[in-house]
Parts: sequence; C-alpha cells; structure tokens
Amino acid sequence: MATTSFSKLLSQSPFLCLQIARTTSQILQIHAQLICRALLSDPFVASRLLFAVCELSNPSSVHLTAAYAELIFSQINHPNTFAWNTMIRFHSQPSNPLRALLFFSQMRKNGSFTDNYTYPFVLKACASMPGRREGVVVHGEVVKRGFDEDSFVRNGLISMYCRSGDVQLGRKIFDGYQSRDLVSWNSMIAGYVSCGEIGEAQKLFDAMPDRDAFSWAILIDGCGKKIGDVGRARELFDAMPVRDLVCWNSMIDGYAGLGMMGPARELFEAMPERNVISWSILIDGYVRHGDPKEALDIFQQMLHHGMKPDKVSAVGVISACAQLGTLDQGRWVHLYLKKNRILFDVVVQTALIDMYMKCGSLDLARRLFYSMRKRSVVTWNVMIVGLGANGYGGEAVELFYQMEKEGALMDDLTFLAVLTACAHAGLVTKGWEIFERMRSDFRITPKAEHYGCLVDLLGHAGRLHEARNVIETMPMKPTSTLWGSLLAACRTYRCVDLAEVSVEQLRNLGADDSGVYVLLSNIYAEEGMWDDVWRIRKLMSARGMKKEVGRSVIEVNGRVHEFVNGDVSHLEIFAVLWSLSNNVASV
DNA sequence: ATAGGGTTAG
Repeated sequence: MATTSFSKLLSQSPFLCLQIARTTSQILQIHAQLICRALLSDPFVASRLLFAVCELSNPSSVHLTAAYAELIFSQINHPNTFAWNTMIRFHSQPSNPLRALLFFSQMRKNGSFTDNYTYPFVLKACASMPGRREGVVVHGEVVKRGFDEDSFVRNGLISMYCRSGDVQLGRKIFDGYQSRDLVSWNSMIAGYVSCGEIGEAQKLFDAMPDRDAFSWAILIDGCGKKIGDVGRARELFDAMPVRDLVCWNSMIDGYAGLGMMGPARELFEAMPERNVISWSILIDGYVRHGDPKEALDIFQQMLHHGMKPDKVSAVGVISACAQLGTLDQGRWVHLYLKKNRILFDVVVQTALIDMYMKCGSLDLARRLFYSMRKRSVVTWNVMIVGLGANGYGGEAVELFYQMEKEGALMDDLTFLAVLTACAHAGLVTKGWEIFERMRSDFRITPKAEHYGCLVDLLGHAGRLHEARNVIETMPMKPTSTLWGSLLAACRTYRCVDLAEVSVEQLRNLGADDSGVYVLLSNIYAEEGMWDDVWRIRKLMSARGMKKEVGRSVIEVNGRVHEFVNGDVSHLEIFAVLWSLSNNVASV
C-alpha cells in the first residue's frame, strides 16, 4: 500500500519521500517510520519533517498535529533555530500562545540563536496574551538586535500593540516606516478595527496605495460585526473588484449576526463556492435567531452536498437539537462525530451535555460530564443549570460544592445557575448562604439577575415580604423582571396587596404588557374579586392588548412538529395525548 | 493582515 512504498522510498531518498508526503497528505502515517530509521539524528531532516507536519495542520486536527510535533521535537537531539522557530510558529497560531512563549524562553536558555523569523511569531503569541508585559520586553530585545528594520518583525510589532490595546503605539511604529508593504497597512487597519475605531480604519483604507482581498475583508468584517452597520459593509462588498471566499463569509456573517437571515441566505445561495465556515455561519445564524428547525435543515443539506461537518458546525447543530429537544438527532450527531473521528474539544462536549440536559437525558449528560478530563466554567454551568431545570436541585448544589472543592473557576453565571436550582428545589437557606458568600468568598459582585434569583428563591418559598425587601434595598435599580417575579409569587401565594404593588411598579417601568394584566386578573378571580377582574379586562381591551399565541415543538420518530395554540392538525400526537389523559383519569 | 462554536430564571 501507500505506506509500504513510502518506506521503500524512504530508505533511498528521504527528501523525495518528504516531498511526496507533503503533496499527498500522507505525512502523518509515515512519520513513525521516519523516527524508526533514526533519520531524526540528522537535525536538518528532522526539522524539515517537523515543519512539514506543522504545515499539514488544519483546525480540526490541530491537537493531533500538536502531539506529533511535540513527539518529533522531543526526538531531536540538538534542535536548530529552524526547529525552534517551527514550534514557536505552530503554537503562536491561536491554539496555544503560552506554549509558544515557553518554547521561546527554552530556546534562549538552550543558547540557540534567534533570528528575524523567530520574533514575528513570538510577537504574535504575545498579542494573544492578556496584558502586554511580555510584548514590551520582546520589543526591547528586537530593537537591541536591530531586527526592527525587518518588515516581518515590524508588522508583528504593530499588530502586537494593536491587539493588546495600544493602537497609538502601533500607529507610531506604522508612521515610522520609510517603506510600508501591503501587510503593514492591513495590520494597522485591522488594529483600528479590533478596537472599534472604524473611522480611522476607513481613513487608512482610503489612503492606501493599493488593496488586496485582505484589506476589503478586514473592513467588511469591521463594519458588519464590530459596529453592526451591514449597509456600509454591503456597499464595500459590492464595490470590491474581486471577492474571495472570506469576504463572502464575512458579509454573510454580518447579516447573520443581526438576525437578517433573509439577506444572509440570499448571499449564501449566490456565492460561487462555499466552505465549512460558510455553512457554519448560516447554521449558527438560524440557531441564534430562533429558527433551530431551519438550522437542522441546513445541516442536512450540508451533508447532502458532501460537505464534511467539523466540530464548529457540529456545535451549531447540537445547539439546534438542544433548543428543539430532539434527542434522536442530537444522539445521531454525537455518533457521527465519533464515527468520523472528529475530535471532541471542551466546547463540543459542553454543547452535548447541554443538549442531553435539555432533552431530559440526565444519564447521558452525567456520563459525558464525568468522563471529561478537562472542564471549563461553561461545562460546570451547563451541568448545574441542567440538573436544576430537571428537578435535581440538591445534586446541582452538590456539584457547586464540588466545584468549590476542586478550585474550579467560577463566574457570575455559575451563581445564577446554583441560585436558580435552589429556588427550584426550595433550598432557601442554602441559597441565601451561597448568595451571601458570593461577594466575600468568591469575589463576584452580584448583578441584578442574582438579586432576581434571590427574589425567586424567597418568592417560591412564600416569603413575599422578604422578597419585596430585597428588591427595594438592592444596590441597583430594580428591573422589571424582579417585580414580575414577585408578581408571579403573589399569584401562587394569593397575595393581592403585593401583587398590586408589583403591577404599579411594572407600570412605572413601562413593562406592563398583557401578561402582567392577565396574571393580575387571575389573582383577582381566584379571590372572587370580580369587580377588579372586569376593571382589568376593560383596561386591557381599551389598550388593545391580546393574549399571545402559544407555540411549542416536539419530536416524534425523528420528525419535528411545531404546534400553535388552537392548531389540531397533528392527529397522531393528539391520539397519544388522548390515551395518556385517559390513563391518568383511570388511575 | 481577513471568516464560524458551548451556559441565563418563567
């Protein structure tokens, strides 16, 4: 087979073999043989191999490639500058800037020479680190070595300063150039875009001597996503002489980000070629703007077109399944990923857990959660939210304590989740306690939403006056949600006085929609206060208020049905409901 | 130098 012929070739001509391997993407299969043949003892061959492996990296196999690269690197006895640079370059891609800096410091400790290929990638790694201390140090070193005359290094400096928030300094370096290349213009424009200064970006764009697809793409993306001005983005898009794939995708994402799925779809259909990213943008747009059914449809179309989904598009479908509660489809995607060896990362796993939770499959969610080696805050949050929502408030709180024990990072959503779980399970004392410790032990300032949870917590337990007290004494202005929450509790515990207070407050906030009055009139009705009921009804019709139509979605045998209140066309489902209610009645 | 991803009460 291919590998055998490679190994024959290998003994005769490793260089030829490398060349072939690079062009046929077989490099990962033959590297083991290369190692076996001790070719790595030749540092030149070794670093060529390393370079080739890194070159073949693509976003969905980056972890695999990283492992291979590290393996090969560890086999090299005396790495040369080229080998070090290759590792730094590889890790300076968004994947792992910290590791890139680590290799850089080891490189110097090792006494290897740094050259003008080293610094641009080190600077790139610095740019994606928080703070800019390392960047400044490297800048100093670059100047001392005289490498700041090199345009690669200079452009690196510009984008490093822009990305770490100091556009002025970036601009100073840019202005200090005698001769600027296209990349320096583009870097500077991208710098302005990334900190929201579109006006300055536009000025440079207009002033530059010539533009390439990058220049246009940067500005289109900036207008679309950064400031939400798709109109301007579209003007630029239409004015472009030659549009590349990235520009199409940026433009489509501009629309999708604002929920303008019509124009997004139109462009998508019109584009000359699409990649996974184009499909992902569309799927994600539908998911995030309330049409998960369409997202599933697009995903099916994607498979039909022979486009292989990657983990990002998978996350899109999984969220769609989560929103719809379509367990079958979700499991199918899970299996698909496994079968096609698409590597799971934390994000995919978290999306899956969320999906299983929202579909009510606690066991599958738990199994996945406990099998994970690494979890992010979001993973924990999803788990706590899911347990709470499925009625396992106690387990949710336990998970919170486990989180604390493991010293896992927490954020404000963690507290929102655990407090909500407490409210659901009626764990008032635990909830209070956690709320109290939030600021002191965890240094997280409660936001309005957290006070909302507290109000919910007290409201669910019938402690309405304490709930009102929380609303009136909290440090920020109460939002309408809080009064709404109190109002809901007033209905459960039949408290007319506080209900009226809440509605009054809601009206002051201009948040008295039809739901508020329906609730109030229900409270009156339950207390037999019919005069008040009629007063509210009249008030509502005078304002032209109507009850909104209820909708829901269900999956039966893999098909998704949408219900609208009053619609009786789903016969088979009504048959099930009917037999269910008969069974319940006969118990 | 440019394009896509996970969590929020009812």
